[in-house]
Amino acid sequence: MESALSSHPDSGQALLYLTDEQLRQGIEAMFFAYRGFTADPDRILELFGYGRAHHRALHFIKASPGTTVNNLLDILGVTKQSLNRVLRTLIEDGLVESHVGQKDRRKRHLFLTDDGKKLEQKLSDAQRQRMRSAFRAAGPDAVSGFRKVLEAMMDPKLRSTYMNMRDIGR
Amino acid sequence: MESALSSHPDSGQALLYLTDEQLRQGIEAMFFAYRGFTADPDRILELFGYGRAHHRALHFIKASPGTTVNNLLDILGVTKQSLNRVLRTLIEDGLVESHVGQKDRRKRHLFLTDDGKKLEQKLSDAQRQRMRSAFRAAGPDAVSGFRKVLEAMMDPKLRSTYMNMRDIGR
DNA sequence: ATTGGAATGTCAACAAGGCTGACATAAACT
DNA sequence: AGTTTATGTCAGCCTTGTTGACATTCCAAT
Repeated sequence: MESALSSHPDSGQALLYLTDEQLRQGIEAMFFAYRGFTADPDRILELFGYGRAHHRALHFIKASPGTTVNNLLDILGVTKQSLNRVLRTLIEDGLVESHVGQKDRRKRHLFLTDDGKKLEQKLSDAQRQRMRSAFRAAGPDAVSGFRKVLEAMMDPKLRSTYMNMRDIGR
Repeated sequence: MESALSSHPDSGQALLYLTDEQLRQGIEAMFFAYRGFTADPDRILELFGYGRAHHRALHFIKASPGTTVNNLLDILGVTKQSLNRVLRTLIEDGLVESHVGQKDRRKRHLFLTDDGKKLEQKLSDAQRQRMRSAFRAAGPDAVSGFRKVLEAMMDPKLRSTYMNMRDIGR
């Protein structure tokens, strides 16, 4: 499988053969990096008795204020029961508000309250700080490569969701 | 927060300011990409009644045959009880073998059986294929940037673990 | 030789956060 | 009027994480 032709230990960056070994490194890099990626918010969430699921909800409600439950379901890729459990606690705790739609009154539009914004800010500050120092350490070219690879790794449907969010975000 | 000076939609790649908006995109890219990253193995694991925890164990036993339980605990960052539950089922199912150490007979050295290798192969084939096509689509420079950023995002301790695995891997 | 501590395994109990299935309600659409 | 859509909710299950307690084995140092 991953044998033969391993003549020289790849010098520089020009020769990036996609050997199984290269790919394995990429896989492990994703694994370890994701741990770092979630570590800081996780610590904060624990203080509030929340988990990652709450963080994700807060994040995407912040990113798209007024988003509907169904919309969030698509983005998060969980069942409505699972999301509902999380949303219920966030609403009970006064971090999220749910407003009946004006045009379509079946829909609930979700917003962060001031408290919700505060927590979301705390979480994303921590996460952004890690991202920022990683970006700084790696340099601008690396950042664009990072994004390119990640985008290529997404499922097509999520990629277009991501692209849309990315585009309206400016 | 993320306001003002959004004059032009960043042209090219030279101007990579680390605005909150840029960082938010990086965060979401990680989130969506990780979903893609795990999607293929998850589907296979389901067929066998296993979960991601089993995959991780198989992966790192394959990467370091003969590794000890404590070693694995460090890498995976879970409790021994949690890991033990997973290892037990893998051993019972004949995918992993546990051998008492010769020098230090307290330690258990873990190995994949032929069946274990088969499943691990199946899982990593799927995951590598996604990684490969992402790398191909993004190009060699992007790949090196990808790795740089991910490495910078890891916790220092895990980074050195990663670096060691990376170095002995060739 | 005994003792202390390290490495490992195991039991019990619990929690978060996934899942499915079933059912309810309200509103919109046809 | 009947169907579909959007949402909420109840019940129950699974995986995978956690803590705490305890047993065993065995190296290493006194």
